[in-house]
Amino acid sequence: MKKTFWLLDVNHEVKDHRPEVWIWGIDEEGKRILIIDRNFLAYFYLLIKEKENPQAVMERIQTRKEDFPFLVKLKTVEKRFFGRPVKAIKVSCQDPDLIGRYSNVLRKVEGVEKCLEDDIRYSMRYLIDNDVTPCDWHEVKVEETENELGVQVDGVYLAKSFPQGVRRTEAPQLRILGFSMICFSPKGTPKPEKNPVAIISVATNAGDEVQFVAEDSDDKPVLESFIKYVRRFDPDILVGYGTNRQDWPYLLVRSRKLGVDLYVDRAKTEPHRSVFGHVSVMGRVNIDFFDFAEDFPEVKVKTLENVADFLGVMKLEKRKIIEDVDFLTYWQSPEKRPLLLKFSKENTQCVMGIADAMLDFAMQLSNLVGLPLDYVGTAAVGFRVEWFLIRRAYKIGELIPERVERPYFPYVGAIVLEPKPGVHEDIAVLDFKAMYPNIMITQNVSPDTYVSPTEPEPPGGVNVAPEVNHRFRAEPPGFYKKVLSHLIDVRDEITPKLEKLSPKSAEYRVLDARQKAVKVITNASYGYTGWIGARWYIKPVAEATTAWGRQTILNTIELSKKSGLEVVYGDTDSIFVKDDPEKIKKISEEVGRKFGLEIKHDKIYVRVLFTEAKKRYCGLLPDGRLDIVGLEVVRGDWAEVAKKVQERVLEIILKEQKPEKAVKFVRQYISDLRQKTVPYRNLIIWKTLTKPIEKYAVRAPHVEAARTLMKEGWDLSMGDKIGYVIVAGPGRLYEKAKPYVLASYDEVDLEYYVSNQVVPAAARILAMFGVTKEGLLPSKTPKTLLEFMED
DNA sequence: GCCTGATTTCTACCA
DNA sequence: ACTGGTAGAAATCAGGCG
Repeated sequence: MKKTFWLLDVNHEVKDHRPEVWIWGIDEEGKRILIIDRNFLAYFYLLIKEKENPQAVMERIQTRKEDFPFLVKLKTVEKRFFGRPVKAIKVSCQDPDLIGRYSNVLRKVEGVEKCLEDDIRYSMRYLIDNDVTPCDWHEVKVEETENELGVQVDGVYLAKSFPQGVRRTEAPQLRILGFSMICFSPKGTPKPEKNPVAIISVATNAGDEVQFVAEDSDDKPVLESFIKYVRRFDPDILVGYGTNRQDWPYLLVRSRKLGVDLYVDRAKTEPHRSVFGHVSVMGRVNIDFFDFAEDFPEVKVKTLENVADFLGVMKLEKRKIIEDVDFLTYWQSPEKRPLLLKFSKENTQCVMGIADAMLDFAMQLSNLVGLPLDYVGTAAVGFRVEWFLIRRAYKIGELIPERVERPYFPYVGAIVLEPKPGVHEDIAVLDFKAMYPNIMITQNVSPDTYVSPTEPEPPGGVNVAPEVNHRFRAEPPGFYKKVLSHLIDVRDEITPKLEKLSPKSAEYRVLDARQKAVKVITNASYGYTGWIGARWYIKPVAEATTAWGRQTILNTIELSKKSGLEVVYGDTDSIFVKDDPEKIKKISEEVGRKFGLEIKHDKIYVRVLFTEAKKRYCGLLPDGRLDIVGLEVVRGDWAEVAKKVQERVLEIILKEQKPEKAVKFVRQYISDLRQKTVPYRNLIIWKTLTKPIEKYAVRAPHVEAARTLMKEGWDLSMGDKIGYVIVAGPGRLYEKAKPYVLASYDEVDLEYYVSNQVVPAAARILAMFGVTKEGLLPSKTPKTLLEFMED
């Protein structure tokens, strides 16, 4: 019989050296199924030295056959490696778990250059070779079998063929369960060895909401009923926020301590840590939306409530946020405990809302790059690109390079023009559409087309990058050219379809998620080639791409100037010119003709203000919105007071063009600030710990604040954001930084906020109009009657 | 020992 | 663990001064 299924999760098991691929899916009738495939052999390659005879190498291995009892097949194959034809031996092995050991021995055999693809996990190997993609439909011949294992599915099948892709767009009806929990300790970070799980709030996409609450400190029933609930609802997807790093590890330790089996999966195993720091729940997809928070650079402090607020899931102003430090107080007080329960329930509602907003994107990304839905979030951008490339490489017979450690050497990147400081009117922004990807396409820049200086010029000729003189085969099309053209085509096909659809329709959401996923991968592919951790790292590829980029932008500026278009600014792939539609049209056509690259007439600023600094400006759009770039307003490491003031100043300057009014506003704001009318939270400064605390060479305010928190028992590590305020007192700034949760308004050094936050942020803009920092301070003398009347 | 300017460290941004 | 280019604050260093 045949089964059509949508791929949810995959894992592998080895029993008596015999592997099984376990494919968890949903069939057309909505039945949850497990398909077991015992027919796929693990393998890796031995790359043969150029002058060696593969046959001879094979014989050498044969003589030592008894060392490799599970080696089942040796076969010579013709492949490509970085575009060059190579000879290799495909070594097939009965037990995938022995591949590491075998490859370590075989790589030393005479005539072997190196081992390749021995580091591809068996289950991924299965997906790649059979072109099985997660979050997609497939068809497979099967035979139903007994559910001997007692897994929680509607049917278990043995695969009788390898799966084949089936074209179907819509995903099946998935069961989604979201949860969040509340734990606390009298001091610092709660510890699962000591502190109970006070509350677990659960919600499902069937509309249920449940809370499991501890009786005093007895949380065994909490865990038990949570587990029971999960098993009864039987979700396909488990969603949470921060679950990979916090909730799951906590629940694991806690359940072990209480003697509870944390069987929330479909096969009676416990969640376990897997690749990329992800927690795997067998048969289900465990997604931590914290891993997707990076996709929202606008959200500076990536808490659940901030992400939910940003996505419009649950507005912050409608909530009462309870800080971790206050959990215990709320729990202990009979009047306040309901508020904590409400807070926890809302957290889970936020999780569900974020899942609703993000799941389509996560599924599309998983489908595009081919990584299972549960790892794709935890994989960093570089690995997402890499897995996408691995899949594509397989299709064209390219061997996957090994990961190697290499030293870091920087190379020259893009050009940034010196802005013309001041306010300019009617400025058009012209951008190159996907500049780096398109340069790679037009010049055939790719890891497999690079011709090193020692190599002779290939017959088809080469493209030579300016300045750096790296050469790339002009013909035939390289790996990158194929891959990137495909990605750009896919996106270009989606764009017109989106225009015809209602943004609320299911189809729109899926297509929009798809084009976003494609964009992410396209944009990261240049950077990937210059990343020393990349399998396909070739520095000249990255270096040549930026060199062509510089040449392109410089030539475009030349052309503009010749046509009488004044260029006031430019960065990497954009130029800012006086808006002159006819001349712009001419330039665009000329550039398209000459460089084969497309210029987008991106936007027009009614007015734009440049500071003397690069990468920091503010433009007024025709609809009245401000486009604020690089300035304090858009930075996460300035207090809200400074950002609010600067934003208002920009508004007054660009919309009303009244510097004096802006100065008055700043002075008034400062007096208000000194009167303590500004909310405490607007004084918090957030900074990230970018390395382990002991690695810091200097004493910085946020590091000192972090140390204070750690002394109070809080666990902090790399990547955590530290919120602190500056308190009054003598000494260096770092001595005056105090975690905001431990400080009170009365301690705050408001003069610091005046002189080091508000004034510099406002002066950055107003200095252009001859205003000094002193001029921004409220005058000590009382207002004259005239000044009073003017306000 | 104190002041000042130069240099280093650190973070977060832009494309 | 995608890249390089950039600004700006604060800490720290180095040298001059008396």
